[in-house]
Amino acid sequence: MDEIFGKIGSAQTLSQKIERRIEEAIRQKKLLVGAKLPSERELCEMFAVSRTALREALRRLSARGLIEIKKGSGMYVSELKIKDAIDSLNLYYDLSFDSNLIPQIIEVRRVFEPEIARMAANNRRDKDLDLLLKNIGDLEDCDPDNTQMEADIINKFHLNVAKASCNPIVIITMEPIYSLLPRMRNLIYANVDGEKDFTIKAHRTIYEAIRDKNADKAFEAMVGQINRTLEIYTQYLKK
Amino acid sequence: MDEIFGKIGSAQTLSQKIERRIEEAIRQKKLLVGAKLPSERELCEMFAVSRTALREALRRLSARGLIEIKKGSGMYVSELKIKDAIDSLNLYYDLSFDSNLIPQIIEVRRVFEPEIARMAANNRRDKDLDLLLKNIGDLEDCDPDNTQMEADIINKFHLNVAKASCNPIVIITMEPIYSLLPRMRNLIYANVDGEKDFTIKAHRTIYEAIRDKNADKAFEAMVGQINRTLEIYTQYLKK
DNA sequence: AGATATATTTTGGTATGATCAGTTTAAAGT
DNA sequence: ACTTTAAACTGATCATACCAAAATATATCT
Repeated sequence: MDEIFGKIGSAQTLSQKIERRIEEAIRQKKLLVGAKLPSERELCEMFAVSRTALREALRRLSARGLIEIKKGSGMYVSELKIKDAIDSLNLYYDLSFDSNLIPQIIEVRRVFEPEIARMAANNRRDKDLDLLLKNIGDLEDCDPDNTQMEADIINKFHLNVAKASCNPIVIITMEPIYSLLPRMRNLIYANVDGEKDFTIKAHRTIYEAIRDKNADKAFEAMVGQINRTLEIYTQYLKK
Repeated sequence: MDEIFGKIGSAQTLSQKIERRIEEAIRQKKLLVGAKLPSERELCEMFAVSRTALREALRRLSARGLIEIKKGSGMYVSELKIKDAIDSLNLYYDLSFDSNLIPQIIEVRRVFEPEIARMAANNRRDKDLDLLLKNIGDLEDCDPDNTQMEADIINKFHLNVAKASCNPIVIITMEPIYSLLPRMRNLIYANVDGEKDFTIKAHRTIYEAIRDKNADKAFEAMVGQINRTLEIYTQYLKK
């Protein structure tokens, strides 16, 4: 119970208080997305603080993606993009990523992705199919020597499957994980003979299952795909 | 290709440039975790900028969790906590939450959580068991009228299961989702007769399965628990 | 000499006031 | 009615001064 004797007297700095106040207003939708905030000078009067303190609060809010500051124009409540949240995760991974995480990432994918494929088969719309099919074409056309692009396309395929699930929570949840894959490949990428062909075939199988709304087949196909990935990574992790 | 004609001349503000510079130094481990930055006055001279500009850069960095600022002491490179990244995701979910998402949240939990329970049964350490057991005790002792605390405890249980999986990716992934559960409950909480008893029994079953490293049983128990939740929500969502 | 209390210095936090540089708005001119 | 131009507004930066917390050095006492 560290909470009991936690600080009472505002260990909080003035600019932090201001930050909270504005943040709360946004969270409680008192300030709607797109709304224009009063100007710095006005806010200073309203809060009865100096411009210094106020501006530092605003800088923090903009750093967190809550507001957008346009010189000469004003400050606006911005729609918090997933990107902001994901950037934050990416930064975290960037600083703490190490090869020990790779098996855990694979484990997560092994467990989650087949179920996502199943959801995709159940919920997909036609336009999701277009994206998947186009992606497979991109992979086929991709220069075999451009491993970076190849990796990107493959990741995009999995992300597209997630999108086809039509469940935004799934998409938001998986996107940060997929963003890690290129890093993994950079670490242990192996240009295994026939790997690309196998991937294309696997993707096609998954695509067809989703197209036919065959949930079980989609599930199984994804299991196969991930297991293959698992094998390759395991093999190269031993080195 | 929006990139082609993108801005060249620093649409970047001075304080943003400073921010990037310091951020890069941290990313490239030129500044190690725990390292003390030069004082504000010193940095001003080094960058040849005013304190204002410098401070705003520092405020942003601290808002993003990259540095920690201690009044009277100095500024230190902080170990970016998962919490910072998760807070960002939480905020996003918080702002984009609406009741239409509830079925999709439940779907995600229905699909993911049983697998997480299985991982927990396979990987749990003894101290994870302590947490789970204590949590069940907390739920038993909890005032039945305090639905808020009850909800918090229940969420904590699921989070603890995720922690017992010993897979940090799972924890990071699920925590933002669990943080939404109290809000769901607030929307449609139903004080169903015997609901609490059922939950306690279910939690205990899950706990025992994890304790005994019985992965399949853990999986099934979690399925039962989530399905029950699903039922209740479905029932009350119709109203 | 060692421990304690006190004073000084260092460091971040806040407040003002002035100036610069984009944007927007309103006025002037055609 | 439209274009052009000037003014007003807004955020960005700078310089200075002073406050408050923390760390360090100094003095004091035992």
